[in-house]
Amino acid sequence: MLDVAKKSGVSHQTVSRVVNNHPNVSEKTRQKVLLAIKNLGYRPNHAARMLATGKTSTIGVLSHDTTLFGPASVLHAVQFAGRELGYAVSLISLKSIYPEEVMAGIQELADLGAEGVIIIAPQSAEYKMLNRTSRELPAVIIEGRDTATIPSVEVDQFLGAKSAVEHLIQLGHKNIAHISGPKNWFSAQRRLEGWKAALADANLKSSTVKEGDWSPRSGYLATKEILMDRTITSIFSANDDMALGALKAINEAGLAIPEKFSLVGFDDAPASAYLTPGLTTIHQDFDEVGKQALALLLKLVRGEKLNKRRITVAPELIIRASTGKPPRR
Amino acid sequence: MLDVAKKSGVSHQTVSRVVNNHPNVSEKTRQKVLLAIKNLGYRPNHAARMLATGKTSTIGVLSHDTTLFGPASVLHAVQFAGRELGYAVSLISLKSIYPEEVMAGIQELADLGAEGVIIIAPQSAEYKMLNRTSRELPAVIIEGRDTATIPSVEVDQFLGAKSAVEHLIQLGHKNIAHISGPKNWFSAQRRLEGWKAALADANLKSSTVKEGDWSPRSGYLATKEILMDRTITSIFSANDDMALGALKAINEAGLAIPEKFSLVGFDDAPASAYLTPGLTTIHQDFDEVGKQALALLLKLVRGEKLNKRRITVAPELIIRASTGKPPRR
DNA sequence: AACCCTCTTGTTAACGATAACAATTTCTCA
DNA sequence: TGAGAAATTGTTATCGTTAACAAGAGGGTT
Repeated sequence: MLDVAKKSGVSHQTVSRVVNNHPNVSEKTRQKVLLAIKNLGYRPNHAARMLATGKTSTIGVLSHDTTLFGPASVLHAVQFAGRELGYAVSLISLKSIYPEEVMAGIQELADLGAEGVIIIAPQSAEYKMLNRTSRELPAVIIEGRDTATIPSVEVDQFLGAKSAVEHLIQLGHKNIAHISGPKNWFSAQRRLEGWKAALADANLKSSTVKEGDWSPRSGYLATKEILMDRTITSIFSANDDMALGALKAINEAGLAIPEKFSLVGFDDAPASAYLTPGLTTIHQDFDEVGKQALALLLKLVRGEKLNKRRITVAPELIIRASTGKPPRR
Repeated sequence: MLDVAKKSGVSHQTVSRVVNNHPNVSEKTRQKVLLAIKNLGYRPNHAARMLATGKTSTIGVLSHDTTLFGPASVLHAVQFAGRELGYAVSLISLKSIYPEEVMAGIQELADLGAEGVIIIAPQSAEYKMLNRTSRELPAVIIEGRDTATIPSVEVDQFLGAKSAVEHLIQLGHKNIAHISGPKNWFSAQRRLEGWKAALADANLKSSTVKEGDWSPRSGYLATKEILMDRTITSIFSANDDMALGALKAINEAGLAIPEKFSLVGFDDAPASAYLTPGLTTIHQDFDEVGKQALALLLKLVRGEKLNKRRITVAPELIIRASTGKPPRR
């Protein structure tokens, strides 16, 4: 910067003003400085700027396995939205799920200077700890639950699950099993509740639940067990990956879909439309979730008042070929 | 830091020494300082440290769509390996594929102070530009091609593709079509070449190629076209997602797999084992790729000599139920 | 006891930017 | 034409840390 100042014959402060688009700089000197900047290939030092202003223009994203479709999609959206607004994104993607690790991750992001943190899909065990964090650092939870101090953005999991199950009920299914996500995931809990609620509303029993781990493998295994009860005519799976595994188990059992058995997923992953048969599922607009979360976080960072502590994005039932009327007995 | 110094009755420099584990500090003062740090909840300011040392301990990851299985997996591995070694990871995930955007992304990461950049799956058009970059900033390319100035880490795409096709040839297939990735992706090119090479080695013609965009949808559409030629008995798809789409098209055409038609994918995504039938595919060890890439980049950052400019990780053919002998005519 | 060496601590000056205020120039209008 | 206001520029201090060097304290040797 001093080089630029010397070359263009002004003070370093004037260079700073040009770089930051301050209003009161004459056009003539601005051009002079701009030219020198270009010739010298000057680029402002981020660290120095951070130190002087106290702003880092960085936000942290803390997520469980970003290999999963949901987190990956949200991450992508958050990152993109952030970049458009001039924020860099620092990522910490956790392998394990211990609350201590989550807290350590947040601390790390804080030390890095993140102005705020977006926490993707945290698990219920962590909530107590999270509340402590938010005092130090603005935070937004995605696909989790808002807490006393941290607002959240999520697709309405409960509603999505409920409408998925209602769709099956309308088709005439009476005995609908559920493959849930890991119970310590908040979104898994909400989907489970949605399933229960839909059944209760229709005076049906919610008897069969198997817990999976979101993986196709777990869906496959769960379905094997579920199919031992031949009175069950359909499954609502808490995500598409597990539904995919379920599909295989159903095929292996020789049950035609949708004639003999119906299946609904959750996520609307790109692959789901191209399964055989196309999977009826709940579409989640992760892009919207990411955008909203970032907007919310920035408000928090700027100290603005929040009118909503919890933003929900509407899920959408996508009916494809994996659901039909239950077989006559 | 000054507070800590005051509280523990030493100079700020001594505090700095304690924080950085410098050798010549007496045990007594170390404990005093440590205590003060704990009581005051002191945490070093990253920005100031960066400014003073010139090191940011940050590496950048630039990737195309991190929603895809490959990039997402690599990102996860890189991020994890980096964090273990004390490096923060800044992510830029691109929506579009223009070289200008890639260069802008790298420039952004450089301005942020990244000590090095890992570029995931760049496309061929960008290579000229990339070479320019590496002069300013250490870089490693993943799933691309090493260049004059940038080393690379990749699963051996060519070998993987070749062994996939050889597997089909061994089963007796004579007419093997290929669904390629976008031609401007380097990995798509290499897989295409592998397919060609295997066929050439067996004196078979490499006639039918359809270009997809990695999505299930494109695999589905490509397969519809391919199936119009009834002499084709198998497809090698450049990734699992497109194979999944292909599967649907094959099913719709009423061709039983593997009795009437064989299909091979590439990636070994978690879902692929649970398709019906299980997909024969090429496994890529993305974890290993990420680790190796990070190790390579750190060598570069430290100015160490590289013994290899190009690291390849061995692919592995996973035979499942989607491949079998071609039907007798 | 004087000297030198080593170990520990302190002092001062960077790092590269912005903030706050001071100084200068230019403009406006009576 | 001159005074005051506005616009433009410059000067100095500051952000929180590490680097480089200086100074002091303690111990052993002769």
